Amino acid sequence: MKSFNERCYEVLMKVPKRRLTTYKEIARAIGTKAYRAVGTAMNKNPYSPKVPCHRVVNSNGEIGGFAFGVDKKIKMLKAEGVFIKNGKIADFEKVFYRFK
DNA sequence: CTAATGACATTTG
DNA sequence: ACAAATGCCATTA
Repeated sequence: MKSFNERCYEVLMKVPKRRLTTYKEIARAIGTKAYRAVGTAMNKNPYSPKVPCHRVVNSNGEIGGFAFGVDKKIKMLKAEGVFIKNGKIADFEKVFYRFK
């Protein structure tokens, strides 16, 4: 049986570039309501490039947090073509990736 | 085992 | 609309 964290990484890996997801959505994809714990898992994410932890934001469209600094996170997202407005995602609904 | 902690979310004032 | 309080669940000490 895989650990909670690995499950998070597994689903998060499915998120394509230029797309974003939320902590809650990831939890939902796994089949739990522990979105809080998802954040904890991301913080310790051992698979840095493989798992795009920077593509995870808050449900309200705000950036959220990042282990290496929020500014860094924003930078990376912008580099992928995601526009950010006032520390929030522009057209969040459009780029939001919902798991199936 | 108990307590403390956090990259969250929702409700309330 | 904004800030504070509450609830939440896995992880870690």
